Amino acid sequence: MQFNGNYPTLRRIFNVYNTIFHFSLKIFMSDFIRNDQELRRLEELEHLRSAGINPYPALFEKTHSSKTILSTFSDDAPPASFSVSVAGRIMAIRKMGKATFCHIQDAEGKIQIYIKKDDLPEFYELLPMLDIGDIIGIEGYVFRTRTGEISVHSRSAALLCKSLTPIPIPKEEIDEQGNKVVHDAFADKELRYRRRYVDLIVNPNIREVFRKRSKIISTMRRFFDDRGWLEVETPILQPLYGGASARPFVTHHNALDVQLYMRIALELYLKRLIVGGFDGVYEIGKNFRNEGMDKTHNPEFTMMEIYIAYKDYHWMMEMVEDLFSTIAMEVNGNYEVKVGENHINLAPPYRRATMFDLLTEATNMNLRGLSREELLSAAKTLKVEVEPTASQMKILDEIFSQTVQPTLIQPTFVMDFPVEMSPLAKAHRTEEGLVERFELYANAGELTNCFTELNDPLDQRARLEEQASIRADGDDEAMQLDEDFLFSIEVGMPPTAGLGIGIDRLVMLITGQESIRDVLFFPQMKPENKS
RNA sequence: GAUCCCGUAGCUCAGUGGUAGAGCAUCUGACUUUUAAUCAGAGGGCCGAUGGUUCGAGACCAUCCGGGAUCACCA
Repeated sequence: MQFNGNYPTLRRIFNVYNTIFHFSLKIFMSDFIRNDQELRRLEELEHLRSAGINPYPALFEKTHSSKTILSTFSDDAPPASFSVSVAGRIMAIRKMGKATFCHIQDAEGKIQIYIKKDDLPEFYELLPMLDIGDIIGIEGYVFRTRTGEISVHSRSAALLCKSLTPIPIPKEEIDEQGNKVVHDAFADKELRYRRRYVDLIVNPNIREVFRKRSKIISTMRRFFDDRGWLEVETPILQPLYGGASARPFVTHHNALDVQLYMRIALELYLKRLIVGGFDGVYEIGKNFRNEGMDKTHNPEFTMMEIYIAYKDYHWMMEMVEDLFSTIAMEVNGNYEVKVGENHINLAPPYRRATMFDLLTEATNMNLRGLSREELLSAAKTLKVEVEPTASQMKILDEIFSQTVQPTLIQPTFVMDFPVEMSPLAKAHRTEEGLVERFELYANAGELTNCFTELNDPLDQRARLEEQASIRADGDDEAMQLDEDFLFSIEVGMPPTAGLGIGIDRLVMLITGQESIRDVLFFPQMKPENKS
């Protein structure tokens, strides 16, 4: 693990090999070497090996992280009394003749390393073979430099991984006002998404978004588990798709020689489990929809759906308030989040209003019960653009999206949708033509969808048959008729409330990100075509 | 699919028709508490591709390729 070998000869080896090696590398590895810097790093690698150094050792005993060193160090302790062993990626090298400063970066931050030639003559000889991007391990003691930075004074050092390709090197400066200025930032969005690992190295602040993502999900899981609800897994490959209006990805199973679909929703299988006798089940998993991509849509995305027997959508609204405020507090330490210019307060209670009341508020028109033609003329009056061929519900949805939705910055439960928009929701207990459903909006975006679930088997069959006929008329997003699901409802499902949460959008809200791509490690990209 | 913008050194970007540029990175040298380290020097380019206009194109025009943003489609 430690460097050893005959270092005075290293220079000679370097020189002797240089000519031969340079040419042979160029010939044999021309496909892999993209520039002079990579060629040079390959040479360095070979030179290190020929000096008896393993550039990829298996293990390093690390005792401290950069963060613990910085938070534990005390100026009152006796000098050189705080011994540590740290490892990380070299992010900066400042060579000052016979002393060198490096910053290494580990999972929790950066720390400065001080290497003096007198302390480590053999390692010092090798320093020219190391580059920004290499990973090293350092054993030494912690001290504060003359300029005040807590640093590790090396007593021994080892190369842990030689990096063969240069990474972008942003530099940070603290300007006169005390603000951090980043120079040469790695800002090319495409490259950041395609090479997320480089992005994570170079822009470590984005790791924070993903740590929060993880915490949001673990908090949610604990919240549900503490209440005794069961986490389950249901099929992703399905013979029929359903539970939402969307076009699916189609695949094929060779052994059975059948066409299968990637699921577009979790709903229909989770309800079967409520039929099966569980009181509360939830699943967190990927859904796949074969549709467009934009700031709020990725072809695969993470959905949480939960079904609780003997509850309704009123109960679920309180549960959502409880859940979202708990997550905000656990993850951010307060209820307020800032997304763009909007400050959103997630402290309960959230506003509750029916869809048609909100429409009336925004348009001064009563749109309930209007025919397709009447809605079309209302849209015209409101200057809402709709396709001339749009269905009645599509027009209504469009009016809502353009007039109401942009105003829903603070969390708002939008309640009671038309039955035609909700084939799996229970008819409203008092309002004709509506269903017991809510969507929670915040920052002008939909976060959750919930119904009192439809458990009347005859009504459910009629609704899905209606979907099937819409489908037969050419709407390939209408639901398929899933006889096994209908059979399960005929067996009998208790009164149940169901809720879906788009996890990616929740993460966007909680972390203040404005694009779904910034909360996914590897967002879907066009294939990379080199021209 | 539509509109707009972008493509120049490893990275970030200047370059409005006349010899291809800067900072960082890389290489050589100096420097034993530096920190955007500094100082002195060096190498590095099919200017996305093809065609055109011109005495002359990185720049102007056309087409194509790649990418981004907005919209549309879509929760």
